[in-house]
Amino acid sequence: MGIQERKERQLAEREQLFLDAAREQILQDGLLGLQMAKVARACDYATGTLYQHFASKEDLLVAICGDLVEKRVEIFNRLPRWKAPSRERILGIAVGDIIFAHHYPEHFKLAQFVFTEVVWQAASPKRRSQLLETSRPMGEAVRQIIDDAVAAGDLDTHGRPVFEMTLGQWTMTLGMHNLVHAEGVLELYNLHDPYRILLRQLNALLNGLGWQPLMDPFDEAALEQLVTRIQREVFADLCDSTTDNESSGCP
Amino acid sequence: MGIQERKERQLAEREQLFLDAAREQILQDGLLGLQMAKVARACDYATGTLYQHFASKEDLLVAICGDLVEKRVEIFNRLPRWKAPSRERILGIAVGDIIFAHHYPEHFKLAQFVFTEVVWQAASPKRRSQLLETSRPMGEAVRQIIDDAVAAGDLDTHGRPVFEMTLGQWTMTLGMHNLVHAEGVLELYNLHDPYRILLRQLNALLNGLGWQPLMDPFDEAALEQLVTRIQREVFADLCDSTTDNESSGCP
DNA sequence: TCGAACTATGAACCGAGTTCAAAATCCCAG
DNA sequence: CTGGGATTTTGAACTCGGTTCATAGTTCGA
Repeated sequence: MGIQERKERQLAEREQLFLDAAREQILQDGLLGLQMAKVARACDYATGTLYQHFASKEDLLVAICGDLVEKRVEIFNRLPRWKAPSRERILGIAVGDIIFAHHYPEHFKLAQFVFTEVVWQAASPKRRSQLLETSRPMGEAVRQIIDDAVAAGDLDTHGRPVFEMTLGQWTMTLGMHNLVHAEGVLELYNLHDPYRILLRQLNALLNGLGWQPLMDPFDEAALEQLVTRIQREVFADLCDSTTDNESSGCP
Repeated sequence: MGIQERKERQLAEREQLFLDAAREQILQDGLLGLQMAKVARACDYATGTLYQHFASKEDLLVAICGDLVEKRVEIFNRLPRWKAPSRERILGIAVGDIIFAHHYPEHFKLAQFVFTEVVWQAASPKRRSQLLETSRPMGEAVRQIIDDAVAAGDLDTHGRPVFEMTLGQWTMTLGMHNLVHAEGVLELYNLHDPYRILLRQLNALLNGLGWQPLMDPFDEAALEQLVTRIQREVFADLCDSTTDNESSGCP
């Protein structure tokens, strides 16, 4: 069945072509600028062909989101392998996410939009469950880290679901991305370096939840040092060696 | 200038009429179901009249959001007056927000959508700055509480901006609302009582940030007791005395 | 080489947001 | 009271972009 295979491969390739073109367009013209006809045209296909891959514009949006989540998962998957104190590995998730946000600045903006009722409900159930499924490994990676931490005696979950031990991290990150992408809000509240503040808050949360070893949440130098270490040891390839002074990225 | 006044009042009344009708429609048919023509028709006005008040659909959405924020501000404003340990007052913000979310279940869903690039950029600058201005008092109330706490010796901000002492609370709340309104996510991660978990996490965060007096973040009973006290002392009128067993609301 | 099955095309359709010229109403000077 | 200019309301017409589907083109095995 070589023909069948080839057809499927070609179809997948074209789907990726569409996805990339759409992402490019979002990057260029914003979410507002995304138009089905333009995407198809950019790939030298007719509109109808685009609709063979994506049932609707919302479907396309969800698909792009899923495509990006895969890259995010790749980042998450580094953590369980990284041999370090569990607390640092947990914070590593956040650091990885921040690096990810820098590489794909459109992702969280898109994600916020996609999980909006308007887009979500209009997308096909297949795409939706596909997106949820794609993001599942992130949860798995985190679970692994926490299980390790408990096994090593670094953390007592007090009988609570493992997942809860990092849910705050997740929601805080989500919320901070909301703020970062809500135009005008950063200025209104004078948040010059939101991701740095996020790391501080996460560090404090971990303290409050009893993660070991403890670190003073106000010890800026220690946090700085830890973040740098994580970047070097886990995400070196993603961090340009060119001096990027913004602490939000890869300092 | 009695005539001028009357006209302005009538205009304001009609604007509220439109806002309420639109909100009603969102409640009924979801954000997807909101249609300009339907809103106008529901108020027995022509489409054009609606456009005298709101420059676009996005404008209307932002306006509705602002309308709800005013009600939210009313809740925030109770806290600085409430005489209680500062830590409890800070947690009171979260409790108030959760109660608010119960009374206006559409708010956070709407807010998430409104602060999306697609809606935000399409709305008129006037409406946008109006919405931001409306939400400013929330920040003021929080600032007041923290200033009081510092003055009372309950908290050392370590020289950091006052706002940062609760930013984590804000982002965490935002993020949790994102999850609550992202269909499928709660089920995927078995989050049965997201707001209860949120309160736990917030409590832990406050611990980590050094708010006084400390409370064990795993002491469920103590947290329960505190939440109940806040509800009774600050939000009694908003909490139905009818037994609502859902801890997310008014238990 | 042929024709059935499959695929791509893009003009036409459709629906909702938006506009604007005409109609209705309001206000006040005469 | 009344005439007419200013203001407000109306809703049919317009626009624009997502979506469809009859038609044209292509593929593949007999």
